[in-house]
Amino acid sequence: MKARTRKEEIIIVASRLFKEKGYNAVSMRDIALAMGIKAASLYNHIQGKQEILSTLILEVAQEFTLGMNTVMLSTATPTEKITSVIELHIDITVNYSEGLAALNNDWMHLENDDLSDFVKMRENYEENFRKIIKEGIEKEEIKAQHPEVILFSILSTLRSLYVWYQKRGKLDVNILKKDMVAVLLNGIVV
Amino acid sequence: MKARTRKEEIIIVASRLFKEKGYNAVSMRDIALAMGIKAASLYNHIQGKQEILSTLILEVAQEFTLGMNTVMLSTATPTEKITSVIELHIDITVNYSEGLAALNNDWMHLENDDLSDFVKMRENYEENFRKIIKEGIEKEEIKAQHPEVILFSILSTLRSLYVWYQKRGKLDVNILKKDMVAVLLNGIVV
DNA sequence: GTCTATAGGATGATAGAC
DNA sequence: GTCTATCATCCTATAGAC
Repeated sequence: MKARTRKEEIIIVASRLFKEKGYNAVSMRDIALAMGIKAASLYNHIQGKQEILSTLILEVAQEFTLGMNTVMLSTATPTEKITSVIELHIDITVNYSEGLAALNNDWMHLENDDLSDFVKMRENYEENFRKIIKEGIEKEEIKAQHPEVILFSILSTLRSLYVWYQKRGKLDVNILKKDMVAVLLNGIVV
Repeated sequence: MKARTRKEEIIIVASRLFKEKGYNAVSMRDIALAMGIKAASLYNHIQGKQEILSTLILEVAQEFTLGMNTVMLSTATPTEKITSVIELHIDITVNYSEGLAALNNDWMHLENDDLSDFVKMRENYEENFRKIIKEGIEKEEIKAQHPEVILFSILSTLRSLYVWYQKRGKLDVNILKKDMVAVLLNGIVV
């Protein structure tokens, strides 16, 4: 994500700070300092601190919604769909690492419509994932474990990926996809 | 965790608020309001806001360290050790749900020795878990996947458990343990 | 153990000059 | 597009009365 406008530049700088300390611990002065300008100057490009947060989070949320919709419209088997969702998460992690941090940790600081829009999108996403898993169990591709345990276990691994991806000197994306799919689908025991 | 002193009561009330909004978004006035007293009165029982956070986080961190040490000293097989660690996480999740939220999301707001103590404990914990997985691969109990992918995948599922455990009308702990071990060790594909 | 009052500083945001 | 100056509000924490 390259900054093409001053507004985008602010959002990128802010997202890096949010990732380190969280939305509430980062002040407009902090963001301005990181850009080499004064806090008041930020308001020539953005309406306020809230706008930074909502732009950041809703952009990534849209990506998830779009990706999941594509998966749901495909004619793939449930196992293939789960594989696609895992790969979708990895792609978004690689491309929107900072936005993902805000989405995961600071979504509750969204306000009004932004908050309710986000919550709806997230619920929808989870519901689609749940459908895939249940369909997999019905077709006997997926073990008849509690579907919520399966959903939660995969989703929480994928949601945490952004923390870990940068820390471990950036594994090759394709190897990561292969290994992650293997571990999540087939387990770790020989 | 029952409150036996006024100090403990403050920490419990604060931890619930921290879980909802995060450390920085909760003010001393918020905590006082939730207890039906004024903010200034809190300082008769605690030294400051930081003390609430560090007490909360370090208590849970100690539990993890203690539990992991017990596992490491046992003569169990690697697979049995991984099972024990999963059960340890579930037990701590059930007993310290609010403290876990702070540990996961607000540890970076610890200061000085508390921060470095915590980071050391967490690194130690991860290193022990890594040893178990590598031993499992050597003994050919665990698949020869990238050990970091296995470590991350299990650990991030376990770390997110606290979010999910309360939301889903409190599954029976023993069933949860059984299902979680099954999913994490053996995967989901038939 | 709780209160009122207040210190001392940080915060998000605006007005208006350049 | 950035600046200085400033406002109104919130924050953690303390002092001292009851």
